[in-house]
Amino acid sequence: MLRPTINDLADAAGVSLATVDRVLNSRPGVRQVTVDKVNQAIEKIGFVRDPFAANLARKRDFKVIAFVPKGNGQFLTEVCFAVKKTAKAAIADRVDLRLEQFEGDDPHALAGSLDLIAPDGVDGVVIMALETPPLRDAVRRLRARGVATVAIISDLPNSGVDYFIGINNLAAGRTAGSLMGKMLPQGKAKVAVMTSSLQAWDSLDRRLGFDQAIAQGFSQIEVLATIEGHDDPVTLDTALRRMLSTHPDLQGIYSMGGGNRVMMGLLAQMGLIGKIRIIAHELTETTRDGLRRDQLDAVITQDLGHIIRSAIRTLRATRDQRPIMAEQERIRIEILVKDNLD
Amino acid sequence: MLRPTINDLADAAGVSLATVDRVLNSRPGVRQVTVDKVNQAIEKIGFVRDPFAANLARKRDFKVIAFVPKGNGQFLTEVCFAVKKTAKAAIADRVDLRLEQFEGDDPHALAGSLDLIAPDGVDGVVIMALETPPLRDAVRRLRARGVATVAIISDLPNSGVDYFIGINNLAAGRTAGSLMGKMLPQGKAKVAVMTSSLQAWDSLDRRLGFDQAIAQGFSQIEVLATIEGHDDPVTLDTALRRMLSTHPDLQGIYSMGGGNRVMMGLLAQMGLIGKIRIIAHELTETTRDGLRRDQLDAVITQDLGHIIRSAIRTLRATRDQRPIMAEQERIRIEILVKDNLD
DNA sequence: CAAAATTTGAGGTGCGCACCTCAAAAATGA
DNA sequence: TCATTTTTGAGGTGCGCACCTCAAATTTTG
Repeated sequence: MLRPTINDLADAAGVSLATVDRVLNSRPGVRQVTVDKVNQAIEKIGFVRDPFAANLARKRDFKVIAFVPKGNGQFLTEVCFAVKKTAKAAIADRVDLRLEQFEGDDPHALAGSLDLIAPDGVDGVVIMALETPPLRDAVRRLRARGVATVAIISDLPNSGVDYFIGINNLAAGRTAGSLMGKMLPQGKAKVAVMTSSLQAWDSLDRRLGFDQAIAQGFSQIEVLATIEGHDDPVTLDTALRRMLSTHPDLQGIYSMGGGNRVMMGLLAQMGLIGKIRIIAHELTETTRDGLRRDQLDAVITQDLGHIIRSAIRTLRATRDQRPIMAEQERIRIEILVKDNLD
Repeated sequence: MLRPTINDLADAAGVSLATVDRVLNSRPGVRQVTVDKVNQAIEKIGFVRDPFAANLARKRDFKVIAFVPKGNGQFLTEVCFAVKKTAKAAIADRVDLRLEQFEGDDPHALAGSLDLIAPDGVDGVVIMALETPPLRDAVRRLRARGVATVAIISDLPNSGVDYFIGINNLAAGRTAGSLMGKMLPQGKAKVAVMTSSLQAWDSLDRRLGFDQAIAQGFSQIEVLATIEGHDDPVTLDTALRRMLSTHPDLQGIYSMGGGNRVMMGLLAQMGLIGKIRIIAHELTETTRDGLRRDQLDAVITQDLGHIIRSAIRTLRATRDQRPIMAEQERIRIEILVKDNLD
């Protein structure tokens, strides 16, 4: 008996097949004593339910909705692309993955959509969003209805999601920090930090981590105040120009969010490429080009395809009450240079 | 009809279920005309066989043997560990993964084992080995017998394996090279390169890539001849000492293979830690510690767990004649520093 | 043209599980 | 204690597919 089946389990537990089924699928009408008996038998004979057969019998596809904010940033575009691409491949695995975009500015938009989800139509949801009170409550209601939830990219720590799939942004900032430190010459140096907005995603964590790493290992480096571009090219351009004229001896830039195109354009125009070390975040068309053309020294990124696939596996495991393979689901903080791009 | 079944396929092709089955499982006794009819119908209705159901019905687990050379190097230990760990988790997916170690020095040992594999007992094999003529021929015979094969870590380009799962070592060397270049001060500098043996795995490619990157972007840096330790602590220690006394102005070391423990010990003893930039390969206990203690600046590595899982998925897809998800199976050249270790 | 060989069809079984129904048994309450 | 409720068992069906048997239809051969 290499792989015990539910029949073996029924025998071992001394109950009928129907009861085993009731316990395994947490159907009502079983005494606690009996539940325990079955669970003990599960341990004893090492029963693991066959997810293939279960899925086949369930005959319904595993349905997942991925919520991603609307927006025209390159990063969001990449996320949507990854979802769509994964969705296609997932069909073969009996997973029905749908992308749904919401108004990112309106804290109630996503919450409203979540409230509309019926537990008998959807098995799990993937959420990429910043935490707000309405969202937090909506997620809680959703989970109470028995829908599995995972947060991606940015955690929703107080919402009680089942899992968070993404990188630790404090560590990402530290990674950028020590990389920058190692790349700058030993003596005194100034480094600028920029992002679209400190509120955006986890810029705050990244900045914190960056400062930590610099302070711990490279205290001779001075890190300037964060420049916020607020997704407006003109604002960013102006701020960068002012910073560059105030600090003509700038040696490094850490770009935590968007605005890389504008920044790289400006530096190229001022003939500063190659003179300033630049570390950016997220692999997009712009940053990929930047690396290829030696305009960027390194890019810190996370594999979006991996994140989406991992989210789906995690939701499935949650619903099937199976253990998570932590190793496989860990999202790495990737360091990309020109040569390990693809 | 969201997902056509073999019944739908039979209807669409105008043949019986039995014939569809004969074609799908390439059983004999079907005229070419009929085979074509079925294949056309497959295209037409977009039939994809459900691998879950197929596996269930086949009732046999997917059996894979992973061949890894014997040896007491840390890297090999890590590979074996990854195989064993994956094997455990794979049981739930109806995969029976077994590790088999062979005498790495004897070119006929592995070939002999491969020749013993019967196609009706084993579905696929994973091979980590250096290519030799006897091995090449054995792999060809194996494939001719209908067993799917993938090479991992190091390619077997002339053996006709179905796939290679691993990193491009030329690119890995280049990655190390440009990283080293960026970390060294602008002026002239000397860098040493060490490995256990240039024959070993792909040290040659790595060295080539390293030189390429240095020549292209950092021509002021002088790369010294490769030091070979031949897996002997004393040999390595002696060679390193000689090199350090000949080049007291050494600024960097690129360690392509083993011997990191010896090297780091020596540098610590000579008080050179922090004065020489060191880039090593493969995440092991030693290199992990090295990063943590700031004795190593960066480690270039590949995710062994990912490689094994990927190899299995690829073998499965090959046997089931399904497409490979290139994105998911791509093995990244990872750059690890202290802060993105875990 | 008949006999032999080949190709096709019809139908069944079971993989491990989910889900359903109905009756029997056990526990609970009055 | 008997009536009521709760818990359990027995048995069946089907998911999509692999694999098997036997007979019928078709093609090939002499």
